[in-house]
Amino acid sequence: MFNIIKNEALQSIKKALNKLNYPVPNEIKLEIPPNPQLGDLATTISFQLAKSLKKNPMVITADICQNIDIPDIFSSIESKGTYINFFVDYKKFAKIVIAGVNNDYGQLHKNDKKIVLEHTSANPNGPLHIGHIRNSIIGDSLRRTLSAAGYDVETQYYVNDMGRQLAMVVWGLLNLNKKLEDYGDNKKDHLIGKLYFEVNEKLKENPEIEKEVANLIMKYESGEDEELNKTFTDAVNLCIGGVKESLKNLNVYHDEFVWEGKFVRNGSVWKIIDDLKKTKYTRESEVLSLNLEEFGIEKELILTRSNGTSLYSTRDLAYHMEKANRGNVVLDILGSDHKLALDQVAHAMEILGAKSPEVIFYEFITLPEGSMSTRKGVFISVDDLVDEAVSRAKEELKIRRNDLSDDEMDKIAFEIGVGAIRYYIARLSPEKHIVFEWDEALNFERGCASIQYAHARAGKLLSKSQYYEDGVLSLNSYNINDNWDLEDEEIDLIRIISKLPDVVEESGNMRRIHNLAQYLQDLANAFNRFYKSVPVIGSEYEKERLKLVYSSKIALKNSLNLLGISAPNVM
RNA sequence: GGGCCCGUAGCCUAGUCUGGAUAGGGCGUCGGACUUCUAAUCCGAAGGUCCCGGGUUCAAAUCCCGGCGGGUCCGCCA
Repeated sequence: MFNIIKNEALQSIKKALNKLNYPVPNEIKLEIPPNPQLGDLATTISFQLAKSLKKNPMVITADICQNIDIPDIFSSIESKGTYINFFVDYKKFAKIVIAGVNNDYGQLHKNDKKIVLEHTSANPNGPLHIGHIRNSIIGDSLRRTLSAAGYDVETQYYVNDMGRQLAMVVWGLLNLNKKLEDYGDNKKDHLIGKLYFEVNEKLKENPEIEKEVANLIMKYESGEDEELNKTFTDAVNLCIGGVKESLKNLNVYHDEFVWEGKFVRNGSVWKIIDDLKKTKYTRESEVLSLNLEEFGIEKELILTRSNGTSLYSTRDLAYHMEKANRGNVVLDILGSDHKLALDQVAHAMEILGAKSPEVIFYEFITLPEGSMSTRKGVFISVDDLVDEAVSRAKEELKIRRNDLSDDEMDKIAFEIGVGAIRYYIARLSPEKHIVFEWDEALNFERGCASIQYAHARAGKLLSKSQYYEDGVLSLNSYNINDNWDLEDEEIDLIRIISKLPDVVEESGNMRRIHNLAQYLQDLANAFNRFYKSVPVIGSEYEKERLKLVYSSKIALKNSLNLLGISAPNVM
């Protein structure tokens, strides 16, 4: 909605330039001034024009200010040095904003683009650990944000059932003379993780096992041994079942789980290989490989092993082909260690005449003592992280609200704990390396809890009003009084609320979510400041302010939802 | 060795694509505010060689070149 203001400003500048017979640049840059005394928008158009007009920018600024018609939404336009500053008439703008905030606020018009978004896709050889959830949280938040930005989004989890890692798990199931239950009574994904660790230990002692594992891979790829197939798929299902539970706790959802093996079984891997063979890029020696030197990639991409079986990258090509056929945009969330591999995939897709994926790369989360490894059994699982977050949240809650029942307490503690985790990850730009620290991740002063708290406060305040029942404010037909004299805190709040659709649009376009986290903090801060110093119930402008509180609550709730964080009504 | 990413107060970080006013948040520290619609809050303060050195520009955290430090990749692994 802030776009309304930008457009009005742009139109008025263009009109003034035309009136002056000045050239109109393709793009007129608008920026937000550093403080409110300098208005709501500003432009340095004078500098842009100074060269071509051979005039002092100060003179140009003065010219424009003299010839500009002030659009209705602004109270004034002033020149400050070479800047031209626009001041919004908040009495008018407040009406527009409040009228524009409904339950879907932040949801933009549908476009006709479909995005196939793959994220998480952790190997089924153990539970998710805190390294994986950066992928899940970015992916799931993008799913929500892109949907809000108008895309049709389908999310997929790529299940690596054909890799060496799962084959090692299966080797363990067949050769260690143990049942999975012997590893304890934890979730199955955790037990598989323990088994996988033990197989790795065995492999260190006896490298011969490697051959047996390779053999298992070959057999499973051929698909001939029904019993073995079942052992593989059962192991995957057990592990993925546990992974799904962990993801559900974090509010992360996938539409489809796509098994890698499918692309071997349906022959699409071999179709890809045939198609590539018809191009000038493949080279056959003991293996079949793809030469990408002309794209500046030194490393060849190996397509088949010397024993004729396919490799992960080949199957990944088939998978990308399927995704490319399903959507207008293919979006992958991947650790930055996959950069070279994806570069190869992207160019192979180009060679095949299909669209290349867009990729969001993120840097690793490591522990202070070093990187995590399922193989070495060194990691913090997502389940442990959630447990710890929830129990810490409950401790905080006990201090503040000993009047709540145990059930209520558990429910709210869960919402706060998970929110803290998601917010901790979402607030950082993905290219930053994270060193995981418990106290940093699970901070309940400020951070996510203070945002959720702002929402709960808004709800509680509304519930004190006679006009609010069952989450609905019955003031729709009430017209805002022209005399409403807005306090600074109200102006700030209106301005920030108005920006939500613009933030959604930008986040969607950029495929980035961390600006939403900052937006939420700003919104909550503005609301908390308003709450502190502006009385609502019983005030002269009670109805206007109730509407503003209601709008704030919706904006908070909807923005939290974009990051997959729930908005408790009580805290 | 080569490629990619990162470097902004004691700590975490936005801003870098698209150069523009006093570098925006948060944690921590210090000082204030609960008989008031919930203090998981608010108000105030201190704290900055934007890694270093050059260059481009009216203007550089932002663009270019060269360094330094950290991460990561360079498998018939996934």
